[in-house]
Amino acid sequence: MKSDRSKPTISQVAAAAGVNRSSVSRAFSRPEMLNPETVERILAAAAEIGYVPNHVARALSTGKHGNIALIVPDVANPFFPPLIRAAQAQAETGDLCVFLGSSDEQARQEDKLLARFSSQVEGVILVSSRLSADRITEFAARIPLVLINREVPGIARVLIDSGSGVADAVDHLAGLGHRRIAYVSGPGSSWSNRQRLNAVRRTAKRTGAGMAMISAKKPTFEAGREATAAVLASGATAAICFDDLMAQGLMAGVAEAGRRVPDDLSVVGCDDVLGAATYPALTTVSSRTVEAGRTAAWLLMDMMQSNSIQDARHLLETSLVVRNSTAPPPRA
Amino acid sequence: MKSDRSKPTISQVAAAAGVNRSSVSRAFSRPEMLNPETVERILAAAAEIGYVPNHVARALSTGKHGNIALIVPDVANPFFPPLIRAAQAQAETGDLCVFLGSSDEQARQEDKLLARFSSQVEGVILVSSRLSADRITEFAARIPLVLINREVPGIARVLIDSGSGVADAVDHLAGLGHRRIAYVSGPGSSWSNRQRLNAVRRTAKRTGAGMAMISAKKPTFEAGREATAAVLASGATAAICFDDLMAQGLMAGVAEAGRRVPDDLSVVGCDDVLGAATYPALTTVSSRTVEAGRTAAWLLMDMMQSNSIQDARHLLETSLVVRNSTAPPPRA
DNA sequence: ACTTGACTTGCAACCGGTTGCATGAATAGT
DNA sequence: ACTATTCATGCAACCGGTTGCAAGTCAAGT
Repeated sequence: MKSDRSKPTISQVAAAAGVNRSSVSRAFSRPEMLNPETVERILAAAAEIGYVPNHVARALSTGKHGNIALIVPDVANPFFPPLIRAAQAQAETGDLCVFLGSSDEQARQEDKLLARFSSQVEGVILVSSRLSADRITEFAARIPLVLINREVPGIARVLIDSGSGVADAVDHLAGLGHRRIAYVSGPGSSWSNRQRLNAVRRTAKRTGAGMAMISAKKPTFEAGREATAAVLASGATAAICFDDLMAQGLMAGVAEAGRRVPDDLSVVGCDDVLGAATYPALTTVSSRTVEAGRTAAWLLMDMMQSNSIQDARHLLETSLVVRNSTAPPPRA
Repeated sequence: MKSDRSKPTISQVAAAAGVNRSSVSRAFSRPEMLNPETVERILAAAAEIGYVPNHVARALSTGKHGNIALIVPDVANPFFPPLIRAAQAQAETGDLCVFLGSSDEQARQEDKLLARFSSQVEGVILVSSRLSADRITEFAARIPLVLINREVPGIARVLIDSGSGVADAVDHLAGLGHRRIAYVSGPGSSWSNRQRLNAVRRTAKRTGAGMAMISAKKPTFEAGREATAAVLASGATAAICFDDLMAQGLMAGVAEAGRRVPDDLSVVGCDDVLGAATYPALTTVSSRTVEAGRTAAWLLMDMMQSNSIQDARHLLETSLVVRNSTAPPPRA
């Protein structure tokens, strides 16, 4: 079944309304320039034949298409969706559309997406970019660009500082009376992991609490579950996990072992990607991804308006969200 | 700090290479038409001044911009990311870019996005659309359109038949000895919800089990948790939830109420988006979202090529994944 | 040497709008 | 009545490519 997809153009409307194409254009973009009656007549004619202005053509002559690109390493990672949503909502306020790209954690794919998008958008947000600093600088010279969780000098960036929140977590646990805290580590190569581990180490030392380090290779539910025995054997009464997924795994492992969270073991996660969707609701370090997305979009819009490069550096402090997975240690 | 954002155009390359603009155009789009030496010279000149073809301008004259839109109710819902990723990967094979939109489960927002996208894309995939059948038909007449999990006669659609899996779930529960099963409903307007509800109803009747229907507005963890009291009061010994998130909420609610899953209440989810990441691991109906995304993109690409409307209807069967949240009912 | 056909490249119109400037009409000022 | 303004609209160039057609070149065919 074939269908007729011929879209009505501005010329057809002009002919129907008996005016010049430019008047039709103005009827839509700057109606105050025209006689109200004429506007009405044009709009009526347009409605009659079902005319809808062509965004692409408009973009070609104005140079503004009202689109921005957002590239993340992996849409399926729960860390990103809230960020995406926030950026989208913020963009909406400026009447901008967001084109989303997922790079599968590969620099090559990211580069390709960027090349493809760059002629269709007026600005770009790169989240946890895997590209080289040089390449990023290169792109930033062509098009307004904001980074999230990636630092390249001279490029506008929004950084989430998880160290502060992790330190809060240790303080919180120490305040509850815990004297020995386990850190269930994520990927050793990860910058975030080092940042978090250091924060635990430093703060534990300051509060005089002891610390146990449990290594896990991958930041997954399963890895968290497998770490359970080691955590319970470490003598720690509280555990801080590299991320929420591992914390969730640990909680499942503890339950399987017939122990209870938080009565027997307090558990703290990181990133707050699960919301309160665990039982008991997980105490975690909020990553403020929503603010990151919103701030980045806001920053980008600002850069687009002023057509300038801003060497902005927004640091988002994180904080502890206390829910129900932490409590005073069991009385020995 | 101001920056120079003047993009090199085809004319500049032409001047630099000493050829006509049309030759530059051909060097990029149909190099076999040109003398290889000329192509090389042009490409060199282009690289020299950093020329990148302008997709928008090309789209204007060819009518093909190589973009498709994918609109989902909520990016942050874990059901969608795998689907998005699959669609994106499939689109990539046809050198298409995907523009993602999130409608916040609102028809108005969806309509707005669609209007905005429709002039910049050559095709649209609508996932779990909240729009009226009329509106969908209207859009489909303008632009190739494929639906996922929404049925409108005459429009190409990919349907995940959760009915089959849900029926399996009811059989599974009945087999364990449950005589009264609750269905915790999702959005009333949703096609999937009606499908699941009907499957529960039919299968319960066939197995002679009683059924209780609990209504919730949104498919969220919180909604599931709030439904707990109603479920427990309904006299049901097992509950099938509209989706995994609600099931997770229900499990949390049950635990809060001091009861246990599956000892006091068996819980079944739908969609299998959480993997085994709950405790107890959730028995759920697996949804083949990856296939749905891939198939929809494939179908759309086919429609775009043939410029035809296809009244295709792909049905994807689902199946039950039994984990640990279901067990025989407590002995009364 | 002359025609023919293949191969390269240039010319110019076109895609669907936008916009600076000019024109003409209506209104106001004196 | 006559010029100065303002207002509404048309004209035509332009945004950055694409593409059908024509023109020119060159080598093979006879």
